[in-house]
Amino acid sequence: MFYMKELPNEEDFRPLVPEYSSLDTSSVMLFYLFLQVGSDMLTAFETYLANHGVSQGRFIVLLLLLRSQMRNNGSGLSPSELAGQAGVTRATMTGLMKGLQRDGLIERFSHDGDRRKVIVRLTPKGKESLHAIFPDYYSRIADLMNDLEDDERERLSRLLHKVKNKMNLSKQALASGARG
Amino acid sequence: MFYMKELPNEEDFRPLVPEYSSLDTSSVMLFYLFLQVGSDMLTAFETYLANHGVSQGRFIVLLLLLRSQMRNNGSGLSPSELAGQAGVTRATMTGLMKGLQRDGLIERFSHDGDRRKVIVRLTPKGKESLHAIFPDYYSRIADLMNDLEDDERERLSRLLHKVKNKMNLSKQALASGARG
DNA sequence: CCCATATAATTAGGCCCCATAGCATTTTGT
DNA sequence: ACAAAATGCTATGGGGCCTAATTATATGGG
Repeated sequence: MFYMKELPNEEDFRPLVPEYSSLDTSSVMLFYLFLQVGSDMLTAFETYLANHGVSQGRFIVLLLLLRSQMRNNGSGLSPSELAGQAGVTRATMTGLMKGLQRDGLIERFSHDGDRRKVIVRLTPKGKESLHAIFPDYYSRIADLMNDLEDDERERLSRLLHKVKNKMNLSKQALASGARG
Repeated sequence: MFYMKELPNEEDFRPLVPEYSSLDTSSVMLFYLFLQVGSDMLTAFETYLANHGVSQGRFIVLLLLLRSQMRNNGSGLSPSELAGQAGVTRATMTGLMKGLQRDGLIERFSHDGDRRKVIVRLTPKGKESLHAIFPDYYSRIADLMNDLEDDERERLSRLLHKVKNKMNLSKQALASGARG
């Protein structure tokens, strides 16, 4: 998690500006501000979820399962699909599921047609967990965004999409670079 | 790290809306979009830093030390201060410093007046590490924000501050709640 | 001066998330 | 039939983070 309680200010960058031609102070300050707000949000909700007995990672798995269930009537998802949708490796997903199954929130069934495959589904307890979390969870999110008028939300959303697109374009460039 | 490759769309929320009075679809979608962009950014830069041999956590420690050094002429910081500024416990900071010292990026000296205290400083190698990272690092950030005009940056910054303030206000409310 | 208390740093032990590599099983495509 | 691909899993290890306990030192009141 990114954290730096006191973000650098313009003065902190001033001595660096002559040294680094690539340094655009306003970009960096915006970047840091963004990361800080995002981290704070993430941390706050992580803590909140932890109080309900689930981690962010597990919560996302539960959300994905619920969504799949609502979209196509409880057919369930395979670990492989879950890993893909959650952006983690299959091995990581195995670990997440292990915990979720131990806690009785998901079940694993073997696929009829393909014996390599496993089908993962929410248990009633898993569903209840989510429904226990949701009311308060949604209310906190609504509260957080409450200060933003409709047009501000619109604008923020557009700006976020702009950054997102930019990042998708230069994703490989971003992550690579530097001698490994 | 938050991750959900395909964010929920309006339709995914539709069946939930009648069930949860607190659910404000536009808030939640904005919230998720924000977290996704933030996570992607964080992950990309984490990968980038990893290619340079430092983790996010360590990088922040190095930044804090550099800043302190530039602000008041190399007096250094104590582990306690570092932990406070980085938002982690002292124990966690000890672990981070252990790695940094092993790699020769920082040094620990004992405080003259108070023998409980330790003073942490960047080594020349630590400083070099940062200076090796900076040019490319700043250039990537500048590139990322390049699509945003000056007025867009202004607006984004204002919106981010708005969310940040809101969060600071309701921080305790946010993180708490739920039977622990 | 002495002791209780506070503070600083560390260690020990543990949890979660995550990755890579390797493996067994099963399917698929030629 | 057989090589290649896919699936899920285990083993191993790293990073980050925490709490609790330990050690050393400082401080302030009695």
